[in-house]
Amino acid sequence: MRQSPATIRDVARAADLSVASVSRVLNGHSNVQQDTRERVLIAVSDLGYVPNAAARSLSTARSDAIGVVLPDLHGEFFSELVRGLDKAASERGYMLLLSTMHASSALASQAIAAMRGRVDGLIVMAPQIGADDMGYALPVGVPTVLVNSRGELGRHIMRVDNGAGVRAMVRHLLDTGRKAIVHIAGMADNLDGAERRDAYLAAMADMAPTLPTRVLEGDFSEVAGERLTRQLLDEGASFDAIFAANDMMALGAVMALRGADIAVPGQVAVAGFDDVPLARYLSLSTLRVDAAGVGERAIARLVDEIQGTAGPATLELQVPQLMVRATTVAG
Amino acid sequence: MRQSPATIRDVARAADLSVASVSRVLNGHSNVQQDTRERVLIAVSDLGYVPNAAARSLSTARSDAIGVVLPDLHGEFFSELVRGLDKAASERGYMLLLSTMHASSALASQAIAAMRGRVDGLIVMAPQIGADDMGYALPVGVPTVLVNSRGELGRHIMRVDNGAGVRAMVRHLLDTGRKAIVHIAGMADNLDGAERRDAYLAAMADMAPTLPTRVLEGDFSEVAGERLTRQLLDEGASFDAIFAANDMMALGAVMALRGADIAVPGQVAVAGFDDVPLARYLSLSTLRVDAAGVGERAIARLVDEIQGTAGPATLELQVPQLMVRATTVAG
DNA sequence: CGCAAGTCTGTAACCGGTTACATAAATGGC
DNA sequence: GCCATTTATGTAACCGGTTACAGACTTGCG
Repeated sequence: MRQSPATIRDVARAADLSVASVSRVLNGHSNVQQDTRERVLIAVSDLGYVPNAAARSLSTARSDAIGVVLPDLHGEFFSELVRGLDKAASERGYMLLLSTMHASSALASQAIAAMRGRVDGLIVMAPQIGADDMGYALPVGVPTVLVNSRGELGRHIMRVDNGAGVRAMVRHLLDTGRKAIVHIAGMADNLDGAERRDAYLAAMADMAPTLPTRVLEGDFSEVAGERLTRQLLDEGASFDAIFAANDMMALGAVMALRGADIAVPGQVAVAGFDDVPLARYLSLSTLRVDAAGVGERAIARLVDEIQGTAGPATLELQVPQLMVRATTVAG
Repeated sequence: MRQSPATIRDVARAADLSVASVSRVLNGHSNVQQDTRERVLIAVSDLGYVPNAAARSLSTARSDAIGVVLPDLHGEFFSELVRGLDKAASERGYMLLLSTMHASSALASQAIAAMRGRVDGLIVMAPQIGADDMGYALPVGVPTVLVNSRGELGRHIMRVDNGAGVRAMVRHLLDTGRKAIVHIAGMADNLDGAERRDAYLAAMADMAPTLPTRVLEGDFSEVAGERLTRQLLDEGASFDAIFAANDMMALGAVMALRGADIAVPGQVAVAGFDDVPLARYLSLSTLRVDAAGVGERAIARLVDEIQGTAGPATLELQVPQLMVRATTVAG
């Protein structure tokens, strides 16, 4: 019973015209007579005809779709990013083809290969992949914008300016009198995790060379923040500030401190990174990264590349904004 | 310089074989000799060949992609849903083609039409569209699962059991001694908004026919919750509980009450709906809707339909779970 | 050894669009 | 009224895969 849908030839037959005329009408070409146009439109609506996108993109070598490769959809950062991508893409008439890439670079190139012929360009966010593997995974000749990723020359890269963000927060903590700042880092092989950790060490060496530093390796999860903080307390470490590499770990730290009846920010200040929506509700001091804005700008740049109107590829840094809230300074 | 990528014919030429053999090797058919297989694989890797998905789906009439039409990506409910969809889809070898549909049903059918030929099936979530418009917008012969939407016979529908959820919360509020429960509703034309409002009125009439009822129309946004609550306070209304149609409005209500120095839950209890991650952190009593789980189940059902192994279409209700937290009962 | 069955490979049609080119008709300038 | 130009339409090739069918070559069995 499931009859196959009408094709352009069915429409041509119904309108007693050639497929070329039908195609011209449907694509809004000017060289068609009014009468022809009407007959086509009537036939289209009678048959409920909808052009087949696969056939169209095969012959035009365009798909009006943009591939998005993300490490995982977990967390608010990603959903904000996708929201920005979607907004900018639909404004420009593109759809989004989503693919999550679980960890390994082999799976990454597989995910990217599966998009060949389906998309006009790629947005790739893969902070855990090294520059070499990335170069290997990315297809040649397909416009690509990398987000928060390591990458090779010749591809546009958009990144959060982790160094600037970390420096701003370290300065803020020092300015408010903190003397022993502990950093809870993300995974070491994650680009943002590594950059934030290195920036913390560099900022401390630069601004307060006499103060102690300490880095604990977490994994960006709330439970890691909580566990590592409890570990610090258990070993009786002396510290008056925790600067976590993202908000979720910072929230975990807050929970652990509250559980141990340690005043925040009275005894220990806590800061995060990202400014996820939760951070505002829980008054967490952090660095605001406009994920939706990054997504929108990534699409804008990618569409420019697809249309060949883009300038030279660059490394585009977005400086996060320091958000001082109640976990670092008393209200 | 951007040379066009290799085609199957290039591979055939390089391996000195026919395109049919190359295709057979690539699709893992058994009737190919070992030697042939190796020559193909060598040529593929030499040329960096990747099959063109558009061509493949044109000739096979399959795309291995699932279209997802959502009203908007705002809010945690959607990001959770998309996460569930993505997980289940990638487990089954499908990609997700995302499209947001801003409000009108005309745009909805446009978004759906744009997917014709690109996807093997559709997940449509459009709580603001009436059953008639929905029937008109959906393509015939394309497997479809509707999520939280009005819909016609013959299509599988997955919905949150708003009635059960609302009844559970109303009972909880009454059990804890509340006598004047105000409902802040969502948009009236939104399916969930309407169902929750009606269920509130029905539950009150049923369980506490002598108590007063009141409905204020909001729009699911935090600011609406805040504004309407302030309005209640300004007019000196007497109430001891606010039951909002979603968590964000409930949070807005909490903010407004705090701002007016009214104790929660001491003087006024507040409850939401959805159990977004924020709700847990802010100890909001609410009804848990497992959005990721809904997404996963929707994909599972859709893939069954695509493969023709699905049972008859039904209306599948998911009963939300009552989460009692600190905004309705004192700790 | 001859024939049937089975295995492997190649040719070419097909999926459903777009579009270069050819053709036919209409228009305009002289 | 004739030829050049413009405009509208049709024919058929093409995009890059898959696959039905045919043909060539083995293999097995009587």
